[in-house]
Amino acid sequence: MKTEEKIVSKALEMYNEKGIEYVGMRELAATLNIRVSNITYYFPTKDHLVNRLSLDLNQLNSQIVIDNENITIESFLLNFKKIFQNHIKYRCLLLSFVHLMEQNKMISVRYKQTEHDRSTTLRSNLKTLVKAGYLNIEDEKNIEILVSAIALIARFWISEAAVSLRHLKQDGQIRHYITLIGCILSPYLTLKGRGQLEKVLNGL
Amino acid sequence: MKTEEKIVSKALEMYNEKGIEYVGMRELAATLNIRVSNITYYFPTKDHLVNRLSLDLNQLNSQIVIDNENITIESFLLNFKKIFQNHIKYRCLLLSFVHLMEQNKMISVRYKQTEHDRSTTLRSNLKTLVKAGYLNIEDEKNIEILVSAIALIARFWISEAAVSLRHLKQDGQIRHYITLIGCILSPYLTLKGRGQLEKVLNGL
DNA sequence: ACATAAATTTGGACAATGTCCAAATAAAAT
DNA sequence: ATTTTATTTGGACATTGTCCAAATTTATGT
Repeated sequence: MKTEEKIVSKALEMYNEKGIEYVGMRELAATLNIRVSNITYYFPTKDHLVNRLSLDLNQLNSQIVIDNENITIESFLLNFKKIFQNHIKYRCLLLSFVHLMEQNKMISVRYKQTEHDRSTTLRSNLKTLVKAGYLNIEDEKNIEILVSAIALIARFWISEAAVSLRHLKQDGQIRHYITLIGCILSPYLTLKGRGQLEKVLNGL
Repeated sequence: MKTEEKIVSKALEMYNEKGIEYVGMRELAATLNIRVSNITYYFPTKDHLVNRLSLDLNQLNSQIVIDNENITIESFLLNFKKIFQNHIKYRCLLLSFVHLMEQNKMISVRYKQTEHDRSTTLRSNLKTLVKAGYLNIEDEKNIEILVSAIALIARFWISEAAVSLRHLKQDGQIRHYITLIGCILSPYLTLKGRGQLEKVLNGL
């Protein structure tokens, strides 16, 4: 493995383990048995290194495609499961989310676009679910509320889990928050939708 | 004002402005025109100082009492409004929440108790609202889901607002998340409850 | 009023952090 | 083989939180 890739993968490993802010450049370098300025050669600042991890996560998430036309409650929720699994792989980023937004210009600038895309997709998914007879939402406003609530869960579930659900394993944590999203949708589900929800929750 | 109080109030002001991690002891001392080791005399470590702010917030929140017996949808939501206003006063703490839980032993130990109390209160509030005919929730499981969802919103609303709702003023942000809580309750509201919700949301 | 004790304030040191740069080494190209 | 490019290195810098002995101020007892 080339030096750059060794740095990236070990950084992710150690950041996930101890938190980005608690792993110094010297500690990372020592673990890799290289010198700090060797890291600097590939990543001029720590922000550049963290930004690289963020790009990797984005790339991973972009591989998760959802067919909006043929969406179902099942595929909608299983999609979130995949995203949550990626979140776990890069949990160091999500646990320092607010920090990074304040401090890392590269990440915060890019995130604005990502965030907009996400809520657009989410909104259109929900509307398709309504059209396809899985959801029954008359008021457009309720769609916006659902978008807002689900976006908040998707962004902070892992932070909450790290603080409050540490007794659960990662699978259990994901199950909990997928269930939460399902139950928030629950009041609006049609019979067809409700059946799928049961199925998904049992299959988690 | 005594030195200790000057330190606490200026620290809160600067931490809220720039973020706890971005205000150094030297900068704080310089602003107060005292020396760093003078701060150290009252607060041996920065963690001690931050913990003091956390205690102050706890104290402020504990002044918000809710009469569980005579609770209504209105008092329930207005209660959250008060808590959210306190959150804004001490927003530096909530914006560094995950960080503090990992790093500051004093805060994290105390928080476990607070968290438990909060969800207990929340659960009993919802049950009372059911008994009083504001909510219609047959399945006990749905109460747990609501507790979980509302707790997550209450803990991270200000982080989300800092990233995504910066175009809104503080009042608007609070209104947004109170509305969100209201709308999550909405599917379970009785007619009586629904009327109160409208009233509260209009009056925000 | 004076001497003693306690509380407060100070300056300077420490190790650890991220960043930076000139020089040394290794690899590739001509 | 020589030049050019890519990679790696050691040492410096300013900044951070923390610490401590000494100096100063304030309070207390006689």
